[in-house]
Amino acid sequence: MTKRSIHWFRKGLRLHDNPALLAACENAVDVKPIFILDPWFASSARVGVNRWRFLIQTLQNLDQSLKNTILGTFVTCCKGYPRRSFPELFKQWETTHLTFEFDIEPYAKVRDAAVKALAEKSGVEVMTCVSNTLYDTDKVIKANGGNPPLTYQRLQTVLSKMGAPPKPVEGPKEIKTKIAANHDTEYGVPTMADLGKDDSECGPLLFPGGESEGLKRLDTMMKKQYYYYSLYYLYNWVCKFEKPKTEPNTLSPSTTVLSPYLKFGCVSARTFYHDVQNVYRQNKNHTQPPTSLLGQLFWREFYYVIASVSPNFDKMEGNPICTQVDWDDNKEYLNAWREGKTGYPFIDAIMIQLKTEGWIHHLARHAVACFLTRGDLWCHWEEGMNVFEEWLLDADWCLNAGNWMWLSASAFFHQYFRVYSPIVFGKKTDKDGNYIRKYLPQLKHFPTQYIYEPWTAPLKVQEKAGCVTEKRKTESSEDGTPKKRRKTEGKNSKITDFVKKSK
DNA sequence: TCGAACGTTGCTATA
DNA sequence: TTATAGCAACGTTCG
Repeated sequence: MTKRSIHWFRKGLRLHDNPALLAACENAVDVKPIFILDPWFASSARVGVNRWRFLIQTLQNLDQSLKNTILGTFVTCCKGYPRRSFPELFKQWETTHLTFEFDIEPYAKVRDAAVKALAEKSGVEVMTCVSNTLYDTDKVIKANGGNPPLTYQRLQTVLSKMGAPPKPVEGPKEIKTKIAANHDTEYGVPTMADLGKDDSECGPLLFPGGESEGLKRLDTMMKKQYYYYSLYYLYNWVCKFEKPKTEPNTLSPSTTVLSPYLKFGCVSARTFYHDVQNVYRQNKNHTQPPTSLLGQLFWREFYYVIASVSPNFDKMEGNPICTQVDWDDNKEYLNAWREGKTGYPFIDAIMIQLKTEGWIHHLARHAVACFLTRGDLWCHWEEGMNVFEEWLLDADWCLNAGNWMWLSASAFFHQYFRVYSPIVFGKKTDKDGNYIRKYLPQLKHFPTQYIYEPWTAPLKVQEKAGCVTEKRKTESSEDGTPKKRRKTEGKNSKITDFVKKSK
């Protein structure tokens, strides 16, 4: 039998560690690597211009890697709903095999099941591989007795029983394909303009998309060294990494910024994992999960495993792991937060960085998420999640929802009285407010003494600094105590109520 | 079955 | 300077 394959790229936009792509290539006379611009994503307002740019660059890079280096083929980009596109493609290309990476997202599950059924109807053999996560999430759940581990420690226990995640596989050596004459015009990688997006709305290009950029960044981070306490001892930065000790408000990132590359699968989590292990082997002493760099990959795994089986994971209602809270519906507060106009310079600077650059430090995410929800504004975490989904380069469905539940103390984290102060928290790592001065240039000349609380400066000082503050858009408790108390009952009492009623 | 322990990264007051 | 209690809308795990 003559094997003619389609490898369907969705996430996993890479050649390295892509087992489904390898499977497509094996003994095939023709392989079509395709990416489908799904209108479900394209029509969604929740992809900001910066992430569109990242995706386009990633596709261009993939196209180039396939075209110019070893493989002599193209990424074919199609527009349309996958379930409508595939039957025609199967016929046109006389396809016998379809391969793609396994995905746990609800939309993907439905989409993939539909495509699988279509393929089988057309006599096309389907093969999927797990390569987005370190482990097969179903196997993790099985190893935990059929339920997802709801605490990090529990996950660690389960993973330690499972051993190391699989080693990454090599990229394909050769892809055979026949290129259609109309390839570039009909099936080439689209530009921003093709998608109706305005390049000029993008922020500065700090993190270009693509596998090449991702692997380069990974390599740089793995080799990063620094002098620790002394000019004589060089340490591997990776071995000393402790997340809580990295700073949210430095002028250049204090962490790896590999997250956008993991989100799109430009860099394989398994490649990342085994690279870190290689660095660890060179140094006896290194930090440990959950705060270590490897620990961060386990956090990703944590949310993927739980999200893979939790109903309504990205919503409060109908979500059995989420505490039901009577959040306010305050559009004014939400808008002020979104647009960086709360009146708290630390909060506003973070939101401006997010909007313009598409990446903010993990602890900066904590500060603004806590502020929007349980800390101060009492807005719904889903609203914050939606804003992050639009603006973050690394917006990853389950990580985003999971972290918003965490920060709003709706799931996983419950010590509601641990509230980040919009004034004090930033001061600890940026006493002079240089981060604020960068993202809020209107405060550039404000005296350091008042920069975290400009409304406390005497009017004369404000005038001299060239910025007179308005009344704050939002009010805050400011002292690290939650502003409000929950009106509704916790998850368990809710369930008890339900049981009582049904009896 | 139930209670104790404790949970990736808060803040303030007090000793 | 550093350690600790207290906050008092908590929930999961484990013995």
